[in-house]
Amino acid sequence: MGNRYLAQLTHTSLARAVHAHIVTSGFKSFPLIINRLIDHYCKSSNIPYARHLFDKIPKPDIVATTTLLSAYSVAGNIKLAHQLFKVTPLTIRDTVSYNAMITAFSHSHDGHAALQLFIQMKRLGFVPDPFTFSSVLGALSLIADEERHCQQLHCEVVKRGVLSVPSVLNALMSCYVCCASSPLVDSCLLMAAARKLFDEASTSLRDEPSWTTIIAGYVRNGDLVAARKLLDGMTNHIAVAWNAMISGYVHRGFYEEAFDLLRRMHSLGIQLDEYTYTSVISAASNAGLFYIGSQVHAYVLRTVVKPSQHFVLSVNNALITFYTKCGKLVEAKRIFDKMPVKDLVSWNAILSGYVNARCIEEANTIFREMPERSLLTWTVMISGLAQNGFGEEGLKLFNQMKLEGLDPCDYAYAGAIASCSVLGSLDNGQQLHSQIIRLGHDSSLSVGNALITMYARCGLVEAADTVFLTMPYVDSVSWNAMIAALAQHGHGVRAIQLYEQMLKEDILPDRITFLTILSACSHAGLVKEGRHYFDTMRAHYGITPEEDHYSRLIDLFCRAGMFSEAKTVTESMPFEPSAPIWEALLSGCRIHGNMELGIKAAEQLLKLLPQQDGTYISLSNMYATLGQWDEVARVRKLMRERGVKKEPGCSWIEVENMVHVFLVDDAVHPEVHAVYKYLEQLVHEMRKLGYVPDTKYVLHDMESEQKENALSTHSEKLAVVYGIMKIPLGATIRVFKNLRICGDCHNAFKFISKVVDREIIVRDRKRFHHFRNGECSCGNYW
DNA sequence: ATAGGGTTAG
Repeated sequence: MGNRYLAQLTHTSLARAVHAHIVTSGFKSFPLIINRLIDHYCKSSNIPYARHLFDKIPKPDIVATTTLLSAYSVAGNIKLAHQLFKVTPLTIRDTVSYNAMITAFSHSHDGHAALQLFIQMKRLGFVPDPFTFSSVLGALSLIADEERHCQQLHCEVVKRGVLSVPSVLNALMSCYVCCASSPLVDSCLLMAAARKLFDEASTSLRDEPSWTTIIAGYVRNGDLVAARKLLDGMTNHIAVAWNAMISGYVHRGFYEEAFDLLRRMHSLGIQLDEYTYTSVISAASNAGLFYIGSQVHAYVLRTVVKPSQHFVLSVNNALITFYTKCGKLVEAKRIFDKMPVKDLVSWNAILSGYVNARCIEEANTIFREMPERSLLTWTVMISGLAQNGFGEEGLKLFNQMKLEGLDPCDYAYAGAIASCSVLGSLDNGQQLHSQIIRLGHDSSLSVGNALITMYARCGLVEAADTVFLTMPYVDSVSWNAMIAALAQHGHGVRAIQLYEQMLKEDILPDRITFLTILSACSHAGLVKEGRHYFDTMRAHYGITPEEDHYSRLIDLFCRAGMFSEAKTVTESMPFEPSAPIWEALLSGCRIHGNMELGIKAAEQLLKLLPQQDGTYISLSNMYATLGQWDEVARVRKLMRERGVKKEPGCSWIEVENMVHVFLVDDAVHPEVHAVYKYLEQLVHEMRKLGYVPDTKYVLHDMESEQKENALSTHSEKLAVVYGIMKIPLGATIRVFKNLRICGDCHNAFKFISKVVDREIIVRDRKRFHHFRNGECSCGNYW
């Protein structure tokens, strides 16, 4: 019995039999045989048992150590690999075991540790071989961000004469390619260096990885044309290179080119694999091409007979994303549930599917059930909570993430900041901002965009502007966020100016830009401008106005009292008026007292959104104004019968990093008596300046009507008064309300701002009101 | 016993 026989061992049962024989017969175990057994157990993923055997050897040799070390490395257990290496005496280390350890570091993305070890081995007199260079160059690819890093090892490779080893050549090319994507270098220069290596290598040296490396290099650095030229010049068709090209097209949004390459691959008879499929499925997801995606799905099911585990995993992962992006959550979940093996990507894909579909309950369940989580998992969940209005939960999760010892990435910070936007928590937002600066995340695009929105939603438009102006890179999201910030704070003209500047800088507006600019015009009463922008949408930018664009246009006309124009638009729209259209009509009618149209709009809304509380209240108020009390009774009865609950109004204010919440006629807040008392004093002063409480708003409020008096105190008044009492003189009062601000409160705040000579900012569901010196920025237009 | 190329989740 010898090594030759054991080399053919493929079954654990056989290995066990041999092993048992060794043990029972007292057979003196030769290192060769034990090493074979260790190797076997490693390969059959039973590393703990391999380790058990290893520990029994009185004096493990280099081969046994290296075998085990590589097994740890492949399994991703860098800690155990490094431990094993550290306890190995120098006498039983050699170049091979150093190579294995360098590779282990490299595969665990620790380029610096790998490089350190390379330096150490040379200092100790071990001679690097081609394997060493391939490994250490692989590690350098992870960290090289300056040309000289690549050049240093390049020199050493040349001196040692190993540039003629394909794996070394390829790894060196990879180094230049990776370094080229660092923001600190001239990427063309580094790509030229990689290309020179490629061109100067003899044809026989260039193997499939060489071609793929240079093609993928061009793809990664955005030169799709150069990549394509090389691909077209190849005589042998390597699927890997084609896959790199396809994924390049997909990443840059050239979906047609990607599908075209797929068809060519197919007709040339190149074997399509999981990498091809994942890329084209992702193309179908991003381009929203449901038909093509499901065709690919069907084709895979029909043609792939015996898919490997890796194939099943990656293709299904891509399909989960595809189906969620097409809004087919059920199909996505079906695939997810049926998968025999799931990995982190599968879990993250289904999680973000639920989050994007705003199914936050389901997302929470998935998040809890996940067997493991990555930074991405936390980030998806945190920003998902924020996007769905769960600011408090978002911040909580962010803190929990830190408690678990994870370092949040810039996206996670963006999610936390978005949570602050929801809450209007400036204190938390500013603290996060300073952490971000300390950590150097402040150049991140997503962080910048989140900060713009956060400062704007906390009432500090100018701080938002500062962030916008100091961001190193901006995208259309940044412009949209800043335009929206100005619009919400009533700076309609500035919003338009910024939009015009955006056009001057050749940034293409998207559908969101138009939603924003239309709201800006609407808030500021800029009818002519709004109509103009609406017309340019299709004419200049080829963006077909959708329902929400129309509803904003109608809103623009209605607010200005131009009901006949609004009617014309409604009738000429390519679709039937839906809820947002009626809502726009209704709110315009409310401002201008157009009862006839208002009642019609509200009755329509009642049919479309029977659970929306505001409609019943508006409708009953309008009937009440007209004195049609039987109609009032009918609407109320309807509301009761349908079990529609009025969303309770609440307002909050942040004082010294604490959020204080107030309800209508609040009796819960510990200092509420002092608040009422101070409010009384204020009203006394306000009356002297001409303030008359408007009971209309109270009378028509169905909830307070039961109290049969007109003295109900709205939550926003309590919060503002509390702020005046607690916030240092001169500092702005910032109050947030979940619903729209009440008309009497709006009027009262104008007087209060004059009486106490302070700026008061109120954020309601729709926009901001800046009260200063008896005036409001909204111009009574909201 | 050790090395180099392509994919999917924000």
